[in-house]
Amino acid sequence: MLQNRIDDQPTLSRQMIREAQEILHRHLKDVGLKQTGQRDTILRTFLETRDHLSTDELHRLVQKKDARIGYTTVYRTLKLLAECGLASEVAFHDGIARYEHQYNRRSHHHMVCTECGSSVEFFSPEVSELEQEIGRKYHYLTTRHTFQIYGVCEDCRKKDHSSRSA
Amino acid sequence: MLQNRIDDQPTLSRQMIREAQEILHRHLKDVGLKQTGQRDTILRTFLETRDHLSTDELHRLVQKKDARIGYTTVYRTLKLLAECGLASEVAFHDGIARYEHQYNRRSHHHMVCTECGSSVEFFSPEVSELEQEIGRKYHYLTTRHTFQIYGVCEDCRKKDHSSRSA
DNA sequence: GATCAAGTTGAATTTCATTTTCAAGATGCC
DNA sequence: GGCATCTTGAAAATGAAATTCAACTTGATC
Repeated sequence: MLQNRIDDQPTLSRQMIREAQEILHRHLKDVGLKQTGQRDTILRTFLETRDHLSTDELHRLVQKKDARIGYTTVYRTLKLLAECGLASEVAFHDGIARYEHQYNRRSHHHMVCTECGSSVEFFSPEVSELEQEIGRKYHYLTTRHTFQIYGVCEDCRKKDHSSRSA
Repeated sequence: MLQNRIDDQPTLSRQMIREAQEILHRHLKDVGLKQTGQRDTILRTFLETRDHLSTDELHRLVQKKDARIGYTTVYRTLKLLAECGLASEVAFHDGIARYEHQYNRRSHHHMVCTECGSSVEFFSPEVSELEQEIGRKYHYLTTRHTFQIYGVCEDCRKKDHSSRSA
């Protein structure tokens, strides 16, 4: 299940990883929590991947680095990362919560293939303008929006045709 | 939890209810299922409300008309209504699936208050155009999209201020 | 660098909406 | 009316998310 990401940076530099870690450590201090090796490992693993990860998928990746880190810790750390703005939840309407990097990324949206689950990201500043406009009109103080497009990707359409003729 | 709907029709006429019922009956016949009193009662109850209903909420309303109709039947009938285009699922990302009328309604979107859960509908044809445009660009055959705005409504902002000063 | 209150961890459990099961009861084609 | 097929709804199963709790770290303080 490919989930293409359009990156501003092709790879995350050491510098960015260090900065992200500092953001997490600062957040932990601010809310009176403690730094731990597990949390750092989970953050680093999260930053190293380019996909939209479910808790389960990230847990599997984390286990390759340290098999003693449990699902629960990954689950809780993802919540922490979302709290301090390093990650954000994306819902692709398949009943599974996914997270993606948020640090230093441009605002973007997703188009998801309903056959294979792959997704592409796209940029569309008009949508943020709409958020502002609609919020003003109905006197809402808007905080965020979701915009997702669903359809069938080129690959799946080709597959469908060939299986239909078989 | 108010969920305002912007209607093309202020109330659903008898005529519309009959038409909706015919659509359901036709669909049942098409897929080899049977007409039942329960299904008709559930459809009518659904059409009579103007909100975005969860299965549980609709079940409660249905029970007022016929206490013997169970949750499972409401659940299954909502799926049927969605199948034949009379209802569609809307996800407000609070973990509960909701349904709204689809028959004879203009395409619209929702803005949801994250404090009280109320919602307003708005129209924004630009969004459908974006769906087409992005689909072309990345070679997806698009089928649908979701667009939701989250924020805090005027009422809740007032409440927050007054409770803060208390 | 020892102490210890406070936070962390992860296996197991709980929760909760959703979905499925199954036996008893309708439905509708003949 | 007969009978295969579908429907019904209580109960059970499912599965992702959230919580519990006892053993284990962490880090502020001395």
